[in-house]
Amino acid sequence: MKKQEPNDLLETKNLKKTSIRIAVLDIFNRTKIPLDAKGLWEKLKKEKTLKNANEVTVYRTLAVFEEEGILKRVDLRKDSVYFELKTEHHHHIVCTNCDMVEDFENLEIEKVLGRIAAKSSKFINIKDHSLELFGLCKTCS
Amino acid sequence: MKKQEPNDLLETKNLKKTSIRIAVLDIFNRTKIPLDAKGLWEKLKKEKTLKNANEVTVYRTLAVFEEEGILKRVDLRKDSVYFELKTEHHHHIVCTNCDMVEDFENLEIEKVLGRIAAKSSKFINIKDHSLELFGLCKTCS
DNA sequence: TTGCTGATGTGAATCACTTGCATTAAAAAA
DNA sequence: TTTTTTAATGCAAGTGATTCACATCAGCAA
Repeated sequence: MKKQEPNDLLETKNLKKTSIRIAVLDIFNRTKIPLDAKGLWEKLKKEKTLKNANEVTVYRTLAVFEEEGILKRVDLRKDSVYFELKTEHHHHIVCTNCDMVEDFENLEIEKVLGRIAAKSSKFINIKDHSLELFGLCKTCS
Repeated sequence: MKKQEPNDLLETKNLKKTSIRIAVLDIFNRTKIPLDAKGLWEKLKKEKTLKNANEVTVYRTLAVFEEEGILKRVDLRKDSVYFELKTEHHHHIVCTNCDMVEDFENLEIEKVLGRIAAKSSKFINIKDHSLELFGLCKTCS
């Protein structure tokens, strides 16, 4: 996906350019780690014009952005669902103690997964995968 | 982990051999796909002597079995947490339409992940990973 | 500027999961 | 076998994340 300005992106997807949506895109662009509804809501409320933004709207915005392929879900083994921009494909290493997240990408893995997908006897249409490593970061070890 | 009879397994772990626990182990041994609390509970209640088994007990049994390393958590992008027996290490291909699950294992992936873990600058203690492929099975395509 | 329609706010509901406490049933001791 | 100990279970209620129903509001097109 080509990097686009928030305005262009929303227009492309036929979504109304509301202040909340623009702010959400902006937050995800600036924040490099995955966010859940609560974390996003907290950041939103710091914007002066969005102090009263509603939690439900946050959930709805996340849902819409996921459907539109702007955000994707990340499985971090937490109680809430985390999202990040669906830009370059990458994976995560998650500290199970402090929740720190490191990104990585690896071409070799993608190749092997491609071969596995091709070899499956029950699937002909594999679209996506999730791969996360879990452990303790240097600080928490 | 060597395959053990339910009784031996519970004994090894110093867990009391209750009818519910024995039934849960049996269900997981027979059911080849991951189960969540609700799915397990439904199967449990079909056993004549366990019609009144309590949902809370199911959650507690899952928690204990996970702590003891009998079960492990599987990230299936669902709203509830799924578990399966912690036998040989493997991964899943999940149909996002009908929830059908195919297992696979791949040594090459494990090797690459080992190298990635070794290469990380922020982690020195990576313990675990989750890898799932998502798509549509032949029937749902 | 107006009107249409999608987006948002509010309150309550739902869903997955957890907790506290009284009761029961395995396993150990007598 | 009976008694005792203690872990396991059932029940009721609680919590936190997410969703729903519905009234109001704000983009955007006409």
